Amino acid sequence: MVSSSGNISEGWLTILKSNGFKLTGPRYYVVEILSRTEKALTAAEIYIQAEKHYPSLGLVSVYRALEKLEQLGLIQRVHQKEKCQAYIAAPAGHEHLLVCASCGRVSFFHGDDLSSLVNGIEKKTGYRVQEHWLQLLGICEECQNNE
Amino acid sequence: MVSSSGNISEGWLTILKSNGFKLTGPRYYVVEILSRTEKALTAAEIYIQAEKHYPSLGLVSVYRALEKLEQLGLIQRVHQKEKCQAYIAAPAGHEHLLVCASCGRVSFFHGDDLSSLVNGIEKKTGYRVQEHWLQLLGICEECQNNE
DNA sequence: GTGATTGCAAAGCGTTTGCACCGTA
DNA sequence: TACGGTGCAAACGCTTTGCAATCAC
Repeated sequence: MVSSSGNISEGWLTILKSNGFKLTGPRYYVVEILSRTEKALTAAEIYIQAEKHYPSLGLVSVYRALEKLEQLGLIQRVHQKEKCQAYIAAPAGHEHLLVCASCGRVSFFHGDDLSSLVNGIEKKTGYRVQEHWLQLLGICEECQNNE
Repeated sequence: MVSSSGNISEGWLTILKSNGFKLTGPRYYVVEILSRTEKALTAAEIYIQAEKHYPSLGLVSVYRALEKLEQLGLIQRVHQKEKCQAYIAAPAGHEHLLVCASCGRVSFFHGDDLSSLVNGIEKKTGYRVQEHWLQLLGICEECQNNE
């Protein structure tokens, strides 16, 4: 089972292996699809795509693969107003999300200098801030051209 | 039905009325609880509290009240890693959230100067940014003292 | 060969809907 | 009085679990 195709997915499959997970068909196709998509996908959406290449696939296996990939930090959820159950490949370092409200595409960027803001908030509120979470919502260049 | 007690909730009840909604027991208690809590609450959590004061309450009415309050912009969801279905009273203007990872308390702050960051991202990515969403996660002063 | 992984079916959970009754305005 | 709102029960959709069969190693 499995012939990897270069790209991110090869690295993911290696990571799965080195963490003691077996390399199976369902996992391969979930990895393959998520490593290529720009749009956050739900379990059901991944299932529909993967099932074309692997007809015996069960939706349950998609859920279980997602669980493992999330544990390994290879994918992450994208929170949106309505739904928060869609996944996208996680970037290498700490990055922020930029979501296109029109086509759903997800990009990443560095939110370089939030530290001064965070320090100010800590002083004002007395909180010890551990984590920050910044997300921009807008329209991507391509969708602007199609308006 | 209903005797309002000052506080935010009075204003909320007025807004409900002026938008053509009837002032009923279930709505009153949902408003009352949400206008006082510092911790984001789910429908079920609100139900448990409200039901003590209004035993005939149905969970369904809590869902329906939340729907209306959200439409009116009086409450908003709080997104967290695990769950995104908890509600808190919405602040007046545009504010950002500060969530205590220990006690779940939610505070707000002004994220004044994100505009330069946002402008930079727009130039770099070609996106037209419509909305930003900043959330800090940390430990509040009180919880730090209890460590 | 062996234990992890799979797919199915069923259970589980949170949320929504249909409907007759009730209560606010 | 009229009609929006309620509570119950049932439907619903998404996710998880139990289990025997299967497959990667």
